[in-house]
Amino acid sequence: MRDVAARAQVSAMTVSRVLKEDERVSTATRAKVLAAVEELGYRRNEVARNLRLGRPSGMIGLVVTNLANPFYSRLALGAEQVAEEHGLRLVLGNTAEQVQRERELVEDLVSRRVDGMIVVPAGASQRHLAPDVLGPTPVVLAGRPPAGIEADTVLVDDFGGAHAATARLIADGHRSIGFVGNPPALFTGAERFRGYWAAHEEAGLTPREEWISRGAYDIPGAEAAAHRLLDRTDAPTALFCTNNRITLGAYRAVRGLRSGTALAAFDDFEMADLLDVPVTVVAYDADEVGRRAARLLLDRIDEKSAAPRQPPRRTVVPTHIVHHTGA
Amino acid sequence: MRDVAARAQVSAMTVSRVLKEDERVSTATRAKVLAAVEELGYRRNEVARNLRLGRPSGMIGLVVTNLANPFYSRLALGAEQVAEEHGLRLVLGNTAEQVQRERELVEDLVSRRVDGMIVVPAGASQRHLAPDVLGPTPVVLAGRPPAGIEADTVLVDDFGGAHAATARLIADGHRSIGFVGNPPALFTGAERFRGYWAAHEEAGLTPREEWISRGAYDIPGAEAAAHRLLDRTDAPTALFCTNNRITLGAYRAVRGLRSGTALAAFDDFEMADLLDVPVTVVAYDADEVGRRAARLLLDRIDEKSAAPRQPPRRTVVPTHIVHHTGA
DNA sequence: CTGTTAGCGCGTTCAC
DNA sequence: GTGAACGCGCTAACAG
Repeated sequence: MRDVAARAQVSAMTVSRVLKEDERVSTATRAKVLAAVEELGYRRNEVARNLRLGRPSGMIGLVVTNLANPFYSRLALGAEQVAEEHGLRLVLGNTAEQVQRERELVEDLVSRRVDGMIVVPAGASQRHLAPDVLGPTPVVLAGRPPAGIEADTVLVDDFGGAHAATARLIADGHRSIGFVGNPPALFTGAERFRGYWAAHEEAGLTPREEWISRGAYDIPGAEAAAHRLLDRTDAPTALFCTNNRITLGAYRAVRGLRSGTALAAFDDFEMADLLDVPVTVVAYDADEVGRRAARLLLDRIDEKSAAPRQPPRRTVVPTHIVHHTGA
Repeated sequence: MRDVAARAQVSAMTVSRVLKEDERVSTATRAKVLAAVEELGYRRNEVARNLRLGRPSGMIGLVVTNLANPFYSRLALGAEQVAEEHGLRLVLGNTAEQVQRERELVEDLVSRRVDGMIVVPAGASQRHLAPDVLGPTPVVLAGRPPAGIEADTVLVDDFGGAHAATARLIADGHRSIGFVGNPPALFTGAERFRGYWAAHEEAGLTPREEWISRGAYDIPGAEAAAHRLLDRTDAPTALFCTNNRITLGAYRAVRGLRSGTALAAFDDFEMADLLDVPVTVVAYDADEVGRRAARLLLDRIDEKSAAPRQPPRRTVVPTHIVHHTGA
């Protein structure tokens, strides 16, 4: 900036004014300054600017558990979109489901003075995200609810979606519906199990324990789990799968049998309509999760300092059922 | 920091030293300072720190065209991984293939003093990324080669992959192989077409113009394009598809016909082995593209100022063929 | 071992 | 309209 000032034969202050589009600069001076800026390829240092203005960095942090999962990359896309509209940049961190990584990332983001952050929490507790330990940086949780703290949250309607999909299977005449899910420790898994169960109860049914498998966390695991359910003499006639990975595994098992076992599945996927068994998927807008999280965060950022801290807000992104009859 | 200093009854400098883990501080003072830090929940401001140290922000920019595409989210994941290992954070921007957005993002990232950036270029020229306009911020291109500038680049072996997949079809006895691709303006599309063509030439074949479609850019478009090829009386017995979206569309067309038309396709996808036609996919490690890009960038960052600017480097991520016989 | 001075790049405040 | 002084939060260089 000094160089520009020297070249334009003005003070640094005048350069600052021109770049800030301050009116009180003569047209002639402005032209001189802009010429110098051009010639030197000068760019104002936004970091120093924010420091001087006492502002945070103009960035929002996004901490996800697994960017390779389309759900989270869509979430990131949605958040980026809203952030962009407000002139904010997104700083990305991937925790690989490790709480320790999450802790470090969050610390680092605060030290970098992000305006706020969106976190998909990896662990059982989010105490380290509490205002009294984190300071004034606003936090919004996405995908999983807060535990041990209060915080704005965006969730997917896990219960409702699982309920509707299961109900659909029941309506289609299925009376023995297996459950292939990830470990119940995961919130989404637990909620989706609740939905599966509730749909049964409402129909006066009780799922048999032998039809329930809750240990799989990848495709081969899910395939094996589905096989164990389907190999029984009283095998279920349909399977409810709690996420896209589980579904792919279960489909492999179902397909091998050619038994026509129906599937219901959380998470839509592109080839769902091309499978050779009936598939009912629970679809939802993952981008919207990111957009809503970003909006909640922006609200908090604007609200800052004002008012006696609003109570935490929670929003649930709806799901809808898509039914494919199977080819 | 002043508050901490006051509370610990030392100077700010001492606090700075303790936090920097400078040895020359008495154990007693250190303890006092750390206690004060703890009590106040103080966190050093990394932004001010970097400013004072004359360093960039400790972040690297990543500008992609479409984060919803798994290729780019995997790329981001790979880059994040390497950045993380070096204590750098990733700042993300999505251009939605708009050059204007890319320009703005790049400008902004430079103003934020990123250490460097990885860009998946959206437009036909990357003049705006040239060192003389961007300044000293290092740039690495990913997925598409530089045009109008010199720059380090990471590419996928588009030509080789397309060549190998097509050759495989030919080896399997196919003599009429259709081409369903995106517009040739895209580098990847052009390269993959070259591979398709070269494999034919080497086998003494020449693809018929009527078997070549190069306009599709989404799934329905690809399905329609494939239908047009397959509805001919001299329909090809196999189709080469230039990317995952195209493949999904083409499969829909192929499947409807039950003609047993074989597919070869760039980009692997999870259900490739479950389709009811033979599918040959060109698979590659998208994470690796991001990792290599990050490494190239880190090299440039380290090299900075030293030496008389090394020549641009280029690396090509290999592909491999996976063949599925069709169920 | 610890404190003081000075300044990273910028903008507010108050002069001229 | 324009400039000088001062400070955002931090630390290198030099004192002591």
